Amino acid sequence: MPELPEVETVRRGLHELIIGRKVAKVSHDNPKSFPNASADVVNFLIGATVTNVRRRAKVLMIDLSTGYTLVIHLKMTGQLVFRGKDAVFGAGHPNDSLIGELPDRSTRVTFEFADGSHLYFNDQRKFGWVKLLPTLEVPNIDFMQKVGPEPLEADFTAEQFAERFKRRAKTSIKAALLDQTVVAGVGNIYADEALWGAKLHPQRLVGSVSQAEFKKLYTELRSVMNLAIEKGGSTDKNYVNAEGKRGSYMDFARVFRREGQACPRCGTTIIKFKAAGRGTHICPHCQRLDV
DNA sequence: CACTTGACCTGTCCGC
DNA sequence: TGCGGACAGGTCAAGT
Repeated sequence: MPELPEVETVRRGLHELIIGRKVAKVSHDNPKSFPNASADVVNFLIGATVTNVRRRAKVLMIDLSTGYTLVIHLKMTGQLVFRGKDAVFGAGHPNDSLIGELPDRSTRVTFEFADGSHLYFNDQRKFGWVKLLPTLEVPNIDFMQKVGPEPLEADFTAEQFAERFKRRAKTSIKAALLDQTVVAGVGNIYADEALWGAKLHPQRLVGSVSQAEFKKLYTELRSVMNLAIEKGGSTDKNYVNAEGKRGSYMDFARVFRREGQACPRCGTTIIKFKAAGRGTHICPHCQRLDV
């Protein structure tokens, strides 16, 4: 599920909602969701106050006053939802949360704060995880060492973007875009959207993409991700923000999940097929393999 | 090394 | 209605 814009939306929500709150209790139902949650480790959490909420690529980091950080990956179906004390949800209740009463059957980890509020880590497919690490060690973990630059950073240039792809000259442009070591945070939705914007066929080999085409792809990727953040991300099924609410980018998508509909640029019918192992959406007129 | 494929899970949808 | 298979926003560990 969540790509850079969704994780950033959750980060912003949590930044507003949980900084300053003190952890009182932690429970988890699935060892894979919180692999190092031994009693000892969980004890490092109790009494700790949240000092910051950060993001790198698709990874969230909740910093604690004790020098530890909760590192969280939502993978496909992870959700982090905050509920205030006495929050009432469910059928008939006037709120626009996509999910009802918590915890529910996909709740994997529950954090209870001293003021009676809760943070729930929900994850239907159990691919996501929470780990507690010393804050100073987070930059040393394998993922952080290998992950590419943040595409939305102000000082990240089109030239740097193009340079990052050189190592993957013989693979498809879509596979390279999805490779987190090339550029951070791109997933299936925004890969398809950016490739449509740049009029690039996803199966074009990286080595065949010109400097001008890379520059266009860079611009399109940044613009689509910025728009997605503005719209609070994409909710197809599972994704919700820190308040349990949906994002609206799908209303603005040009090709993703729009097979059978008209290309907004030329009117040709959008098609779907498999590329780089993923469901892939293109306009067959705008995005040609044989350029 | 670079590259591709299957595995990890649960739930839903589609065709028979 | 039931059942099997394909598929879903992401990584990894294997294999070539």
